[in-house]
Amino acid sequence: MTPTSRDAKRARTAQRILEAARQEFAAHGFDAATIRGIAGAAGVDASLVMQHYGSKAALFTAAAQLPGTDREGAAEHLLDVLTVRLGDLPPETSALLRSMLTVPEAAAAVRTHLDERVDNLARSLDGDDARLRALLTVSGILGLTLTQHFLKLRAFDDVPHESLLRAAHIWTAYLSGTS
Amino acid sequence: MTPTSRDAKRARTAQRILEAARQEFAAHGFDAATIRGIAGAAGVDASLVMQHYGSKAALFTAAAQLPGTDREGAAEHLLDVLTVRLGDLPPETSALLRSMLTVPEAAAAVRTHLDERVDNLARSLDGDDARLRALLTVSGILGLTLTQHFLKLRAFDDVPHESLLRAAHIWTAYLSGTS
DNA sequence: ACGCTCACTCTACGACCGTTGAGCGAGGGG
DNA sequence: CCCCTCGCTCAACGGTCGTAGAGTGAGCGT
Repeated sequence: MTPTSRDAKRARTAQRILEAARQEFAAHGFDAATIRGIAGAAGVDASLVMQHYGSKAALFTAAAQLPGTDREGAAEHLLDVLTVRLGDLPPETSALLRSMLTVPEAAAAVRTHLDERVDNLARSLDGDDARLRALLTVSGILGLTLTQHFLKLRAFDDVPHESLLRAAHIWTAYLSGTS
Repeated sequence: MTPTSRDAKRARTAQRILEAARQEFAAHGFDAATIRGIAGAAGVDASLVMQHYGSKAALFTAAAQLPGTDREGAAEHLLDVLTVRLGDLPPETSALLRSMLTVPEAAAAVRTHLDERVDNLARSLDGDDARLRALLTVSGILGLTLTQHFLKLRAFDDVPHESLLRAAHIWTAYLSGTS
């Protein structure tokens, strides 16, 4: 092995475990995913996972996270999010979203994230119903994400991505206009 | 006891179990809900639940279901759904929705239901992008349902129900107009 | 070259799960 | 009035989970 120290090897193992955890949590959710399964996918023993991360909950916290909310450029950022989401979801996002209906801490994390998103978006809009339109937009994006990546509605097979993007533009136009 | 036969008593117990199952499945999801917990809430022993419904999966199938899709009146029906959803969700709906991200059969049931809804709505609309608008609408309603009843976004405290209803009207206007 | 550190594995514990079969006791049919 | 049906409970099994602690072997410092 290259002259890397033992610490580096341990750190690389920790990274492999974390990656396996993301995949398992993303695929099965927090409850259904098992420490043994994660350890097996990472090619190590189950108790090593505990020595690295302390508990299953702590491992989940380290593995599942939402993409950081950019501070500004709300309206255009929505387009980016929607555009990006047309591809695959990163496993750490998938892991958190998949558990948000069954694990209270995951629900709290998503709730906090979306609350912040609504606030940021509403702040960059005009009109007294800005908050309402921001709420409609954020929950709409969540709905699209879930119906596409988790429920896999048939309609996504028929509708080309280009049409979805065009719809997103129309949406932002509705967003910017006063009610 | 009134001169009801033993069969009637058994049927009433089955109903109590089913109701308790709906509550538990709605509150915790399929995996986290336990037969013992359901039996306890119904005031009976756990094995009686098995004698009545055969298995946990069968009990879930009997307890969790989506409201039937009305055959016609798609656009106005959406308004009704949204209006109704401003109140509480029935436990059988909550049970299915809460497990749709972690239990494959629940996901399949919701997927089939929403596919059908998209088809019905698209059929009652004009324009070649009718299917796209139907998809946007159905996933938007799902997003609103989840953000309100499961994630409980803060924005729902600030936005009065009346404003949400008005937004729903605007939405249907967008729905009916060609892109 | 030796010994010690430490990343990693092995084994096991206690809890809880879904599920099963035997037993019990009330209450209606003959 | 007796007996038998049957709704219900009790006790237990096999399995899987998260987690803990002892043991082991390879590799670095001296």
